[in-house]
Amino acid sequence: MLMVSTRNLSCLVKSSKSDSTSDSKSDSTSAAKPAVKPAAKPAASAPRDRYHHGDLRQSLIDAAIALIQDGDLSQVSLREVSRRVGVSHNAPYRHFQDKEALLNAVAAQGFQGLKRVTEAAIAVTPGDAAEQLQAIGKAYIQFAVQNPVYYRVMFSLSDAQQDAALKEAMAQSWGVLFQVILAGQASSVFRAEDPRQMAQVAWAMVHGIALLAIEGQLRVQSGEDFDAFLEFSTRMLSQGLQQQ
Amino acid sequence: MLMVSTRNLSCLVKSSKSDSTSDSKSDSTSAAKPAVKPAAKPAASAPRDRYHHGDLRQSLIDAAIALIQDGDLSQVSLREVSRRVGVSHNAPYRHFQDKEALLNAVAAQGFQGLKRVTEAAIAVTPGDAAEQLQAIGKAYIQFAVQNPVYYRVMFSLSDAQQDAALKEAMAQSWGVLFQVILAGQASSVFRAEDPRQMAQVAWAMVHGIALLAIEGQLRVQSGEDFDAFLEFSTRMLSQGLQQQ
DNA sequence: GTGATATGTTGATGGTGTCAACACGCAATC
DNA sequence: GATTGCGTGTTGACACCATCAACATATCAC
Repeated sequence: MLMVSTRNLSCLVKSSKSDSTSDSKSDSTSAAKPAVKPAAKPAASAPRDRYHHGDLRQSLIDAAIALIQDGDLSQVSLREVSRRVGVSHNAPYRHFQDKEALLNAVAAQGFQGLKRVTEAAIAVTPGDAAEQLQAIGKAYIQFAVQNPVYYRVMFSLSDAQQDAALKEAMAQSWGVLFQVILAGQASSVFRAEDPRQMAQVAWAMVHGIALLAIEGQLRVQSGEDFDAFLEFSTRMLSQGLQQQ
Repeated sequence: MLMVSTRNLSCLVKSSKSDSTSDSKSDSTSAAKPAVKPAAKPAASAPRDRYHHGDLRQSLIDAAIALIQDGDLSQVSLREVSRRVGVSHNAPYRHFQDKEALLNAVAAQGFQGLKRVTEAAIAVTPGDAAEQLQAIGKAYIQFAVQNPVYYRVMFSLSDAQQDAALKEAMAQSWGVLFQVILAGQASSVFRAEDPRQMAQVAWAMVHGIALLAIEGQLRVQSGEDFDAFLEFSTRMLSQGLQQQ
């Protein structure tokens, strides 16, 4: 099975037992930077000598991601995160208002990565808007498959739980898709219907596929199968939006 | 439009503040059974006189749903559920192995409702497979919008968390869609590609839209707008699967 | 150097899931 | 009809959690 190329980033290394879809046959477009920046300096688990940690905020985010990785989102606790970073159970409260705020930060970081990846996909796709849309779709789904932890957190927060920074990050990410839709309509490649609705349909489909893929519910046997499915589904999407 | 008639069931009455999409225009066809059976007898919160509850299992499920309704999935606790039913904090353990098992039961009940609704949609749609697929898509999304609590629980459990009964209920529900795809291919209405992949794409799209709708992220202003979007998106889906 | 302030710690409180031991009442057996 | 077994519900305990308040330490502005 294949691994769609972008490396597993931000120290997400241990593969979970049930990843039926991800795999690692190379794919040429993978030269792009990692989707999400790993923490710069400190190994999250290194015991510190100084009283102050130095970069606790990012370390907490990284530790939370690592925690979710080998387990479940539900078993993330501030205390366990603190333990992993080697800090007292109340230290996180100097950087996050509460547990939800930490998850918001993880999610926001994820959306920034998603934006980066989709923008990169557009940049290397010189064709018309239809081709660019397809490229975005592929990049989007690949991002989810390669960063399942991020992706899960990104969509685990209900509207009421999302803070302003997260909403902004989401809006930025959404903007990438929306601009392509608008461009496609301007050049008469896409139908002239409400661009917002068109974008919503597009987003809904890739989002649904991303979720299925992460959950291992796409019964693709090999990496090639996954690539083929990616091609198939995104082509269908792109065609659906085009003028008939 | 056809409004598959599921009424808001199982005592999900209080509308949450952010339901921008659900519309309650009455619909005449609503004679059909509710999508999910409400608990038969006892008002969940009625203080009981007898030592034994009578139908504690279903009451717990109902209470869990009610709890999620006015709040968040994350704040469901067995203890609070027990409190609402008027029973000790350990009573649930006579009916569910743990908290996850209770959520599994809720989810399974939801999938049974979803199956019923989609089957009903097919039954009242005499057209070809393409029209039936569109009907299923509408019914699916409407189910989600009208039963957001069920829907959220249905997809909140990771593969590893799902028990056998839930997986069976999911498979049954999936089967409805799959059969329509197969029929459409047999009658040369749909493309001759892998039916599983076709079904996955279809499911992914309606699933994505359902999620967006539930989260209130579809910026439709009125019920008519929502109906129009439903029509638009499902038509796109159906057309995408058809022979070119 | 001296505060002021940001950052980290300790301790306490009330909530949670779950286990073990116990209590009740229905139903089948004698 | 009394006895006994077992399903169902209760009480109590434990470990864990989120969060608040009070305190300690390091860093920075002056």
